[in-house]
Amino acid sequence: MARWQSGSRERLAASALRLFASQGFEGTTVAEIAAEAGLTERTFFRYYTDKPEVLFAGQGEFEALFLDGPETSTSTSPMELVASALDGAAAYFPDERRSWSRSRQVVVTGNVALHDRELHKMSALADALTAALVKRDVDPTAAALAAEAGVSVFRRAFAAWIAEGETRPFVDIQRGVLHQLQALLGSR
Amino acid sequence: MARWQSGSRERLAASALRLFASQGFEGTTVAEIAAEAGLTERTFFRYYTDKPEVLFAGQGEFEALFLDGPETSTSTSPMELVASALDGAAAYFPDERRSWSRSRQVVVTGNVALHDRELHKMSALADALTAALVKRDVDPTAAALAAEAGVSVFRRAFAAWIAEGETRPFVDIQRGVLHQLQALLGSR
DNA sequence: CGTTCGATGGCAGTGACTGACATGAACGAT
DNA sequence: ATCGTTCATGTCAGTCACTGCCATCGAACG
Repeated sequence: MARWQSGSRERLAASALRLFASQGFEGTTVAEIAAEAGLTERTFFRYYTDKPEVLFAGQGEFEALFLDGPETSTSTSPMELVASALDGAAAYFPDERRSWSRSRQVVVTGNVALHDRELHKMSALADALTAALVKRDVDPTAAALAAEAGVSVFRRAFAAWIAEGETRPFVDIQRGVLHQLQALLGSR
Repeated sequence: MARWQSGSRERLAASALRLFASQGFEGTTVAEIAAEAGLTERTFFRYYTDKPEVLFAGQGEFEALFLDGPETSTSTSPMELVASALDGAAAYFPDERRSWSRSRQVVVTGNVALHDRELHKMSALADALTAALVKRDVDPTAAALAAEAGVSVFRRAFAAWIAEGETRPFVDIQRGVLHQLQALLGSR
């Protein structure tokens, strides 16, 4: 019964995901999560700003991968910069993570508050990518359009990647979706 | 002191916008809004599902305009269907509405919860547009990409439309942004 | 005039989140 | 070894969004 078991943050996240999966997001109380982790409600809020946030840790690492491409790429074409961001992001989704991503996504899409938080994160990602493109001298409006299209491609690719029966690696799927986008607009 | 003043819903919305503008969203209590409208907190929640929602009435009308185009258009090209949706939506933003839109947007962008609700609405709009495209026999992935790109164009156009000093009508701005998107991908 | 209906009020309760303060394990300094 | 500081955590009281339940009362209708 050590008072200071280490890894409180991780234990909270694990307990939360398990409880959300078994009794739903709304059916789970923050006090319950904390109790499962051997902690207090008050302590939960010291690690996570709010209840949804507990499922969105590790987002920072992903965002870093996403933004690394455009900053190091030598290209100046907006869509090529976006493509480099997408390739970088794909590194965050090796095949070993596919199964875990599937279960997590079930929980997230099963609740409005969590879905909204996801939208928020994707929007922030698009904003960051937009800023990265602007820093590379892309016109602001073009940067925003390209960045949001890029995030759309990522989201579609992710959805396909975790679809039942899908076995192709993330990069391949995502490149296919990107080509579909280019065909959509390049065809005229 | 008639117990049943009519237009309770509208009075609540008006009081809310005014209070949010003057004391901020978080600095305003639902009880306050209700009191300003001569009603009770309990009654507020009979008209609006939650506090943010009070700023998003009339969204249904806009969505209808947005979805009308793709359903009546004779084209089969995804981007042409999207273009018809955008033209339809523009009808919701006559010049008389510009000033009101400006003040409302200040409030919305000034608060995370409201911004998130906006993202939610835009996401729902994209989903509805995607469904409309699919119903017109567009491939699901292409439909999603085109719909989200279309919503991006709308959002950028809206931002430009309410920018300080801007006087061009909504349709014109939006068509310009759409062309920018096409140039972005069509150029290769 | 009485009955019914629908909009509203009153009220108690839950749960997310916050601020203020107390506590006690860990750890270094003496 | 003891003292003192630090810091993760506990405790507690409070605010506010939101809900369920039931009472109320004006209005419409027969």
